[in-house]
Amino acid sequence: MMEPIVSGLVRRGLKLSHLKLFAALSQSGQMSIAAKALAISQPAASRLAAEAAHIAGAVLYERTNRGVELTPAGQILARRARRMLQEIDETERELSEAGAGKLGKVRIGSVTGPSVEHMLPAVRQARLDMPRITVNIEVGTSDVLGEALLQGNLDFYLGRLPTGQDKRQFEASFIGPEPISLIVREGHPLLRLPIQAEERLSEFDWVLPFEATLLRSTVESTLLARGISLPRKVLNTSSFMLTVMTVSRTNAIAPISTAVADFFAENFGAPAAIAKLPIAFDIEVEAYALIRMAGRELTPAAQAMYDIVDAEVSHKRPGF
DNA sequence: TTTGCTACAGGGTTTAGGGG
DNA sequence: CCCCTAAACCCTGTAGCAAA
Repeated sequence: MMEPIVSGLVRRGLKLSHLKLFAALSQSGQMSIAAKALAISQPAASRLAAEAAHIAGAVLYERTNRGVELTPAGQILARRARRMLQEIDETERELSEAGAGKLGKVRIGSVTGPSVEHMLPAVRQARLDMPRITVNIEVGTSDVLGEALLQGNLDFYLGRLPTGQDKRQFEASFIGPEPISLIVREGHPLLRLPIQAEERLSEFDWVLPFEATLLRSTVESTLLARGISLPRKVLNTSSFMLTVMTVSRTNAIAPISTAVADFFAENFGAPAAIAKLPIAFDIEVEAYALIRMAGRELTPAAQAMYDIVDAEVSHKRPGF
């Protein structure tokens, strides 16, 4: 047995028509005029008024020589009725906003680099365009994000297609490769050497993500292709925070997204703790994409957010 | 499971009548 | 005379139920 969702007046039969009538009565003070406002006959209005009084268990109005006069109780009902009717009208507005994607909750994912480069500007834009949308951003690896998308826990994400999943389930709109920079602490010994001193890179500690991650394998294959031996001493971590802290406190080298590296190296005019290490070659991780489920319709809010992100990344697309 | 009948509730109108 | 209430009536949708 379900709990009744209402009690009191509504449970006893107070209806929208009663509210409308009293809202109208408080303006006109005349049953016939109120009836006209409700587009019903005058006796119908009279009956509604009597019903409401019976339901309320109070005298709500009194007849006068020129119409009816609301009692204090009747005025209370009328005042609250106007408010409730306003609420209902606002509901319509909110519904139409929701339909246009201006309201709701959007859950998006992103891998680290693009989250700084694209997601932050996109979210800032969304806050201006659609202030009533709630945005959740999950940052993780493409495999984790892809799984979350499959589970329906994300609306879409910025990253790469997850490995080990049927790629036809996804709809990917490719953006471009993700450039990687090497970061070191400010004052690092390598910063005083010419950028060709590549053979010395492997003398230092490195902070790297775990084996089998795309960044790790990309960095390693790039170094090898360049004829640089792989670093001997490696701290493996998936923690971005630990990576940055280690680099800032030791002579370790770490590869991170260039967008993020620029953010740290600029430091808004303040003395930076971290510097980009100039190197004579490029490191680029395989192209990332805006990824959604193929054939799954986005909610209006998610679609609106998707469009904003899509516009934000569009200038990075090949051929732009 | 569908169809057809009946009864009834809800929300309205029309008509008649009463009070200041 | 104006405005309200009461009573009778109408229309529509649907629950309940038996028959096909």
